[in-house]
Amino acid sequence: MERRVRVRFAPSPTGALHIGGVRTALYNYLFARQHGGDMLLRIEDTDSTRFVPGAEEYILEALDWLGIGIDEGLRQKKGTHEIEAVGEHGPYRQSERREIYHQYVKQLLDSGHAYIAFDTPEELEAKRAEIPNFQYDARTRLQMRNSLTMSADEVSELLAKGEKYVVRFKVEPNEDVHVHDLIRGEVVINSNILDDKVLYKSADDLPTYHLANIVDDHLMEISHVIRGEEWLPSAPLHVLLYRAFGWSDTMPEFAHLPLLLKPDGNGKLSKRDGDRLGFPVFPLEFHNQKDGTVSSGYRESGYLPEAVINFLALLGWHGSGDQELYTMDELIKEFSLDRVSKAGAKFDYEKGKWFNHQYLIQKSDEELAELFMPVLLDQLKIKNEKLKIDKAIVAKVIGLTKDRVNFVPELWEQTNFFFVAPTEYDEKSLKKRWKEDSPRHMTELLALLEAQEDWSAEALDALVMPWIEAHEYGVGIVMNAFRICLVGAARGPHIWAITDVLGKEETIKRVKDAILTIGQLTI
RNA sequence: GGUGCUAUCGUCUAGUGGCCUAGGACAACGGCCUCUCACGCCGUAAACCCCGGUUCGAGUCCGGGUAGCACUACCA
Repeated sequence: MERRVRVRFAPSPTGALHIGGVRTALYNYLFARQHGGDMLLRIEDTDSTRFVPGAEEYILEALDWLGIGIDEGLRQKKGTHEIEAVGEHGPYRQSERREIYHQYVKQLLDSGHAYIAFDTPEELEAKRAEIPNFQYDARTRLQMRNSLTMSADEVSELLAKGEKYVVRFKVEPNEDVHVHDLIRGEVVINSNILDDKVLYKSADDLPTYHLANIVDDHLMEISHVIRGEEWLPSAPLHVLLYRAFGWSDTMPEFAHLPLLLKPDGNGKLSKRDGDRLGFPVFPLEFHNQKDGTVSSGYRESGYLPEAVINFLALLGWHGSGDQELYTMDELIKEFSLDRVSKAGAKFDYEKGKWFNHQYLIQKSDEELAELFMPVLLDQLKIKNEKLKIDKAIVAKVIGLTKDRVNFVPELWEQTNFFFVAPTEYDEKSLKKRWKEDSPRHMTELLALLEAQEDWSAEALDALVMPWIEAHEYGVGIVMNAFRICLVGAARGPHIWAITDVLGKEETIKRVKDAILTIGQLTI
């Protein structure tokens, strides 16, 4: 049976979108694009108590930043931060689909696949305290307060009184349920270990995940469910639900993705790991209005979206060759669920840096200048420097230094001396590179430079090198001292590239300042 | 505890019974380049969880251990 590929990403608006969720979204997107299908976005907000304001907007903006396009459902209107809903299967927020779920709850109730239960959360808690490993299932449901153990009149009476209730799925005992998983193959679970899951709660008139998910996937004609491995244990329940509804023939294919693990130690990658290890676990910075916390994001840390995509794609998936650098288009072409690993992947932040470096050096100096400008202005303001910034100069110094950084903001550390003259000199550099003769060398060099007309790199090289050789001062000794004068430390690009940007006047000024300042230091 | 999933260098992984003396990348280390710091280039070290079985032959198939992870809510 050939059917149109339709996949969905269905996050809960309970906070910032976790990087693992981003990867799930990415794999769904790649799969959809490769098959010329549709990528839907649905918001699963059936737990009203966990809703966090702004989370939905955050999720959509993150996907937009990363270039994970949405064909149907909720998405950011192009070029704006407004949310728009597109498609014929809406609404795409589960909280707006109450009436739809009602009829399906009723269908299950009428067909005997579900029943009404009046046990309060407190009663259940007491039961669990009393009986270890208590499970609401075929063995125990006849001892509970539900429509299976009460008369129809009793039930109606309670309902009429407005008693709070839930609807539970009636799992038939002792049946081997088979789940076909595109990544793991056949998984078999006995229905005895499944409990009678709550499908609907009258308290907030909303279904739980399981019911809403199956109904929506069916109604939205989802062909493939690609989600995290944490869902594998409940997949049999979902298979049973499709069957109970009579939808087995159009049940989607399942693919359960391996989890993203902590870089150190064991366990799932969590928000706390980011704080602890000092790297973001969220695509964008997030200000949680509910608990007041702020989480750092890849975007704000200077990551390029292409790098995040590439990095994430390779965490749990690998192409058929040795290629590691993939554009989105190449990923779409190459991606395949049967090349997804089965085992969880430890999050390797170091490799993420390398990916960013690769994409950063691919960018033109002008593009990088555009990205660096805000950082630069911010830094210069902090330094209280009034300078007019020439973008061409910025691009030029970036061209000189981009090889040595992983992130755009790091460009500041590499280029600051182009914009601000050193006021202090790195101690280590002085100790190693500033010799007894250096003040004399610099004074002589100063005279040479002041008399020089042609300030090109070639001319300066032709001027200075023979002079050093003639006096046998040693190239390294002179040049490093010169470098300290200009940079304030023993680092930076080629010296004539620096003098070129600085210009004659500034170069001479810096050498003079250095001779004066360092001369007063006790080395 | 129960159920399920998983298991190759420190990390991400290639490997679908002989092309494996186990390949690539990140990180580490060493060298080259060089006026410095980087980049780059070259190189070094580094792994098949254990025990059985099947087979002429096993990292690859099977069984059992072990370990890790996930799930076990009126959360998703």
